[in-house]
Amino acid sequence: MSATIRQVAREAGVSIATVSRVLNGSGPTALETRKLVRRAAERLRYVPNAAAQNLVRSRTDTIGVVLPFFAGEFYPEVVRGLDLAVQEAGWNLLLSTSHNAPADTERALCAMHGRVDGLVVMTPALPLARLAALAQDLPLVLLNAPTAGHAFDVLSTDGYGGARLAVAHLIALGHERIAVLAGEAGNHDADARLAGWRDELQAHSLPIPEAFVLRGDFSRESGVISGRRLAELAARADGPTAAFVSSDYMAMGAIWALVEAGLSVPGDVALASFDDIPSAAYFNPSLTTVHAHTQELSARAAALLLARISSGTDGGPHRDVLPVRLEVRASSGVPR
Amino acid sequence: MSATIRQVAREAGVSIATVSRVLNGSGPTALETRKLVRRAAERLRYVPNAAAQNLVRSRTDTIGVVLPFFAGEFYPEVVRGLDLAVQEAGWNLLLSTSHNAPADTERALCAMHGRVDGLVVMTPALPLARLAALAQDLPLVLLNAPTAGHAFDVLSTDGYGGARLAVAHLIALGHERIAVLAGEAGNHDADARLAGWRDELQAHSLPIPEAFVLRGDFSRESGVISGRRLAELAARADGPTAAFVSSDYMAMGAIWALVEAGLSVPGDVALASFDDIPSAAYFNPSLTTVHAHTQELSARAAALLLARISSGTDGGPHRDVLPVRLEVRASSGVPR
DNA sequence: GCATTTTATGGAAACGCTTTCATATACTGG
DNA sequence: CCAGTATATGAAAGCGTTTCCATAAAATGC
Repeated sequence: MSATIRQVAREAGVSIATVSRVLNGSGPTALETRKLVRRAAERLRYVPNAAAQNLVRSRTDTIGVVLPFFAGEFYPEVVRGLDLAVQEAGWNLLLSTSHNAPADTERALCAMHGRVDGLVVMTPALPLARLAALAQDLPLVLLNAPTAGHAFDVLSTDGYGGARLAVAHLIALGHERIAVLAGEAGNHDADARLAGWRDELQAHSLPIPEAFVLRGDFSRESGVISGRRLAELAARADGPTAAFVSSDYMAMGAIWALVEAGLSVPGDVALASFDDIPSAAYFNPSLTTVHAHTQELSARAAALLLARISSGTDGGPHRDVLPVRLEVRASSGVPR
Repeated sequence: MSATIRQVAREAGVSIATVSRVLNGSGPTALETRKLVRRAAERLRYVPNAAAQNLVRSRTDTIGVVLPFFAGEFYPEVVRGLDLAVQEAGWNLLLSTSHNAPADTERALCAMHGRVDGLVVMTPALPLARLAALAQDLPLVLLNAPTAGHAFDVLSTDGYGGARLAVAHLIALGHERIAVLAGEAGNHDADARLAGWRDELQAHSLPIPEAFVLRGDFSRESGVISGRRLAELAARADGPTAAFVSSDYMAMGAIWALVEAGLSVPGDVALASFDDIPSAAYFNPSLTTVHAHTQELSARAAALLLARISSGTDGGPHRDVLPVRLEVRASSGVPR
């Protein structure tokens, strides 16, 4: 067992109250006493028991993170931003995944309860009413979530605007028949990006055939499947010459499938995607994609949460939509 | 504030001891009492305070993870394996990054103290003596670390064997001048892979010029730098026709640089790398690489750690080296 | 039907810490 | 030199649980 404050007190010949005061600087202490206590603590390799501190302070200095998955480069990027911000403040990160399953989400949130002082949640498919019940009175920041019907803080990437940017870029290149590789219906990000595609086409009075909407789930594997379908469509005379792809990972999968089908990108089909994960610039062809500032988004979420924790939940809900920018690279190009 | 056990007890008209027994099933209780307590707990939305439980049980049901970084696909893969294993056991994951800096590592480990019941550490550059001091008596599993000079459990990927496999493959294709893109000296993985390259060349009596050793740090950026140097070397008559690259990320960077220099992969320079991150198969060209079973490695680490925690640290240190296999894809090829 | 075991419950200690309150000592000012 | 203030310290309460122990009631054995 580890040394306790009691042992340090005995070793130093003072009371435990004094030890606490010295080590936390939370009260007046004599120089001589300070030395004595520090030395004793050092000798015994004393580290305060966090569980006891948490209990008595009713603070854990930890924030909880709930994400759907832990694959690819996107979510890790979120965690990275949180980690950086949180570490700077001397706090900790408790991580859990929900697999987009309500049961796992509930389990995760319950386990967090009492272990964390606040929550960052990014779980596109969860009904927010349940979330409210589970979070009880923990400060909570949502990432990329709808803002209607609740009072949580929400920080979002401008998925809608980004999609329009990407589609506008393809149109500017001369494309008129532009497909979309969408995410799952009901997923907030997916819906926003799809809406952006639709509205931008509409704004240019371009055709919006339902056959051009290819559903996936943001994963590379679903990108392959949609990519094959895209290859079929592109083969037709009235098929798409370009596509907006709702995530970089899907774009990578789609490119794989297009190449498999003997098509070239951007020669036969031009692609613009979304996220700008670190790999996007290195992929071959490098991806024209909407940069989502993911790390900054989560860093701001952490900062906001820490502020909420320290100064109460005064003021209305804080909502912010981070602007995006288009990174034009090689995967988009002129139409055949 | 959340409801406490005391309030539940009052609401149900029983003592707190009874509430605890009912909710934990830790002692005999009457059916009638059970109902009463359950109902009261429900009504008050009672969730036990984890901090108090941790304190009195001196168990946190949490394991701590210390990794150098949080970028790319490799470390997330590690976390993923841990997450899966740990979640299944109903445990939690406390995450921290060390940035390969001793100071950050110490901070991370200290913060873990009392918040976790065990530690999974992967921090290639830390002197293990310090680690022993910081971990105190926490069960600890090391990932990809040297085994000499300490008694920790260690689970490793066979970096040495994998490197030999990759180099042997390049040799079998007919390459005789094979460079290496190595990691940082002192990093255990980097050293093992470099040694594998050297020994395999030696076993075939092939030249091992020191100029063929290009140092990096496993990152894509360092891959770009080494890739440029590789392009220069490859331009010479006696330059390398192939290279063993110590990580997939470096390979991606290197390919980027080689293409930039007007060289083709595998046409001008063949590449075999290490890790087989999920992207490796989708990259263009797809990477010939050593599959490291990263997720399985970390899942096993979690299992081992949980076993250690529940049944003490009896028996000597547990050391395992996971075998690897070579995934032959497009980035390797025949020499010019 | 009485001694004995089993079952159900409450009181209270303990976990390791922070913090309030009281007390003792050392300084200040007039 | 003494009242009054500032400084340093310890005793003890309390954070929300679990668990040990004692006790009361019910079930069992002969």
